[in-house]
Amino acid sequence: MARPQEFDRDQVLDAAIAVFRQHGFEGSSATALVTAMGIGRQSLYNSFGDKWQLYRDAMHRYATGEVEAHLAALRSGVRAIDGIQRFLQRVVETAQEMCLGVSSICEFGTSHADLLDIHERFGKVLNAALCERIRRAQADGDVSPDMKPDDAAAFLMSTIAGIRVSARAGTDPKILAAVARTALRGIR
Amino acid sequence: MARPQEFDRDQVLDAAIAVFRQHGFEGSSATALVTAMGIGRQSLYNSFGDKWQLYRDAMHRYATGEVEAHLAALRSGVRAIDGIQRFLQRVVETAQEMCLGVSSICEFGTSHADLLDIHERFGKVLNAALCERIRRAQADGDVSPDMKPDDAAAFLMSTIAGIRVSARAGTDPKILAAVARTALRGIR
DNA sequence: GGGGATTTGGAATGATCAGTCAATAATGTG
DNA sequence: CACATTATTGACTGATCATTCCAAATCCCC
Repeated sequence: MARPQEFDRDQVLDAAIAVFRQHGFEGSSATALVTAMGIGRQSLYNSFGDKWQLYRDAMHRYATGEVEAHLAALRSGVRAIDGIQRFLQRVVETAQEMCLGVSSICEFGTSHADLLDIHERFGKVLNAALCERIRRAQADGDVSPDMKPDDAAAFLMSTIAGIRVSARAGTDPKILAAVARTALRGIR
Repeated sequence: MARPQEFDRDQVLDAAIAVFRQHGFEGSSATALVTAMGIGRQSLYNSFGDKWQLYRDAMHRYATGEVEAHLAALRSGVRAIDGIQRFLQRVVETAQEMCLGVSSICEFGTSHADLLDIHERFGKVLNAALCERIRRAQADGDVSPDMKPDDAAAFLMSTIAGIRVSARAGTDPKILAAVARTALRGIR
């Protein structure tokens, strides 16, 4: 039949993700992307369409992995509140590299339907998991019963965005850990 | 002597700020800027040097006004905790437009010394004011005494960044208000 | 009111941008 | 082994980028 692709799609996508995380969409040139990805220019366009579609694909892959890691952290620990604490802790630990989701939202807001769709789809999954954990923690007596799960979930989402922006601004990880602890107090 | 400048520097700078807030540095073309600013192309380069210096100047002006507004909110109200609450409330109310500081940090992190300098200078002022208010609120019995003022200040800074990113992501202002309330609980 | 200084707008400039083309290389099947 | 099919490579394209040049317009001071 035909010549097979020499590179692993997910692998080069990870390289693209790394570039986009650091420089954003506008700040990442096609040349910088192909260099980091280790493929030819044409291979990029053959395999991904154009720069925007590559960005969408990168975002989708990133979101998949990120949400999965969030969920794993949330489900760890014996009590629901432990999972929530580990969820925040993991964000602190990984905050040195910029989050592609936060970067994308800051760069484009809600102005691109296809991007918005990805954010909303994954956001809903994470939000649902957070609500479930919060209700469970309330049942355990670890989260204040007069806290609305949706509000608490929104607060936690906002908190992780805040931690990531703070990290990007150069805030000491020890301070970030304190921020996470303080946030947890807010829902207790 | 010479022909006077036909435009008000601060006024065109405000127009530039509006463009940068919405599209970031890379996303704002010189053409888009001069159009929004209502001046000629050459006038931009005469008055501001180049696009990057314009960005720096815009950031500086924005930070000046923003910090001033933060401080005014913090100092309002009879009790210190009221000022902190109004500070958060103001952020919620103004979060529909993207914050230039958050945008800049997400786009460039700490990679540009001149930008970092602006962020740090204004950040220190705001941080100092927050610490002072927190100590005052602790003296009033409105903030937990076992809360370290520096940690609480970092938490509040992180919180406003989170609220702004959430707003940019399309979160309902009512939810943002709930986020602010929950955050306040974290330091009580 | 004239002259030196400076702003201004429009037309260039070179660089870089995203994206394409055409030729070459590599594969599986007949 | 040859053909059909696809991947790869590097040169190429038109558009847009930030920035500059230049000539005209405008003003203040003498």
